[in-house]
Amino acid sequence: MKRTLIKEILLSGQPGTEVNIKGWVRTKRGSKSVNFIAMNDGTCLGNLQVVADVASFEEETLRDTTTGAALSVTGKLVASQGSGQSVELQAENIEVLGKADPEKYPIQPKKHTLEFLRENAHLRMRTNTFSAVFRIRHAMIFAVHKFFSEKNFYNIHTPIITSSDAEGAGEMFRVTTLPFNDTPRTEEGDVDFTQDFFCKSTNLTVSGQLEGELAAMALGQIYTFGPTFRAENSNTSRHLAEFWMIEPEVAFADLNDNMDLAEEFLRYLIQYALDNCKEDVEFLAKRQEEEEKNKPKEERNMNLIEKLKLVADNDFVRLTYTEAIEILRNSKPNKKGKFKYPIEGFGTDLQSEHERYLVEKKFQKPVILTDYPANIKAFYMRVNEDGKTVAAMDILFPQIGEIVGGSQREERLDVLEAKMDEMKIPKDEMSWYLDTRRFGGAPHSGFGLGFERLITFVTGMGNIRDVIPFPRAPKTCEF
RNA sequence: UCCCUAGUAGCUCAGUUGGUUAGAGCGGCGGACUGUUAAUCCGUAGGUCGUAGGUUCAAGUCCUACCUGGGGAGCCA
Repeated sequence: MKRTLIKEILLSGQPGTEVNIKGWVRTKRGSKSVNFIAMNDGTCLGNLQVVADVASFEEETLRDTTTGAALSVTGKLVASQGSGQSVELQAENIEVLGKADPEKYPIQPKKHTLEFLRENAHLRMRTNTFSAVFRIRHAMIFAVHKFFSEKNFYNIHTPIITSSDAEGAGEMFRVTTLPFNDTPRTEEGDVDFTQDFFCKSTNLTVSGQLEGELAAMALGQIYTFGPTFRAENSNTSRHLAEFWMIEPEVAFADLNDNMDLAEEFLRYLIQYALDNCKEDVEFLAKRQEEEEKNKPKEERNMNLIEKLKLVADNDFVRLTYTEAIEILRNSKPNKKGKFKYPIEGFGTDLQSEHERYLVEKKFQKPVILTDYPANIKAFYMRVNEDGKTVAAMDILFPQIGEIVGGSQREERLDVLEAKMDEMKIPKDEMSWYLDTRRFGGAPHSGFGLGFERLITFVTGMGNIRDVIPFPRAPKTCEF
């Protein structure tokens, strides 16, 4: 008999229908004559209640239907006598596909801490919280492609192994097949990479942007959506060593076009989650509300759904770095000496506390900061007419900080080359990149969106390691 | 990497100014119960107190180092 998804049964199952379901036991309750088995198959948050009359089954079968066991159940849908559900499955046949030793199975029918579940990441998707998170994650992946495809952007797969070490976005993981002991050396004693697999030094990519620019200068509008690797020793709830990044790149677009695109994109994604993941978002909102009760009042966050609507329904605030510095300089916490890093004026990089003040206190919605000082930003960002700022933009979100970083790219060959010299970036190794400026160069812009940071925001999860199935971080590479 | 903080049963925690045999709830197991909703009730088994040193007559408790988790910072997406 063909398997029916529990999602479909809960949505439109009719009493009297004969069905087969396959899934995992969440809990089992029972008395002498009847057992109630809550079954979940991952297709939705809800469980289907299976009713098993004790007399009609082998003792062993019911003994083995413990929390976590995989079952195939055939029977008839009936109107439920209980109040928790409208239909339930009156079991006629139960097959235990896979047992789960109750003394060893770690996921108990009770509340677990996220830390404990993180250590059991291979099983945590069997909980309501994580199944909801990963269903939302899927929906967001789909929405990313839908948004860009409808706007005539092409998805480009940029390389994961790269020989470019000038992406300038942080420490890289080396890729090599050379032996660790007895490493081939040059006469000068350096590692001889000409004997390595690619005949040169290679790493895992930290960004697909530079290759994305090449594609944009041919296909016009492109986006990448791929894995990215940073070997930074970052131990925070906002960083991963392996994460997924979306990087659109648009020819003939300036910084304003870039901001418009980024804002429309983010609001689209959040609205998509509200429209298409209602049940899961509502569950996570309720869950978060429970957590907030344990916090002191001043640290409590806004309700998840209200927060998402706020972002989806309102324009982002846009202001320049210079304006932001002025606001911060005149802010109460600065005057009262509450900032750990006092605002000294133009040229200082903004710290988390400053970003939080702007987003969470001053404006209470997302903020786009533009036109940063050139010396604190990357070489490829376009120099403004003032000569000291660049056409960069960062989008700051409440609670998670920087979610998007982007810029108009420097398309003027001479300016770009001078900048690379200044920042000691090897031009000869980057001639493929400079070719886009040599041959048919044009103004263009793009940005990077950290996918997991978006998911953190949409799900309300506090730790980025809880929105990627198998997190990689310093000292953490399980499974 | 830096600062703060925690580590006691499978899980979540309590354990007083250092003092006899380390406790609870949940989960597990056994039993009771004609329909439960993380069922309820009765009973029961689980511990090298993160690791290694040290102080002391005596350490779960105090000190040092290390390991691991959490919060914050830096770096960034």
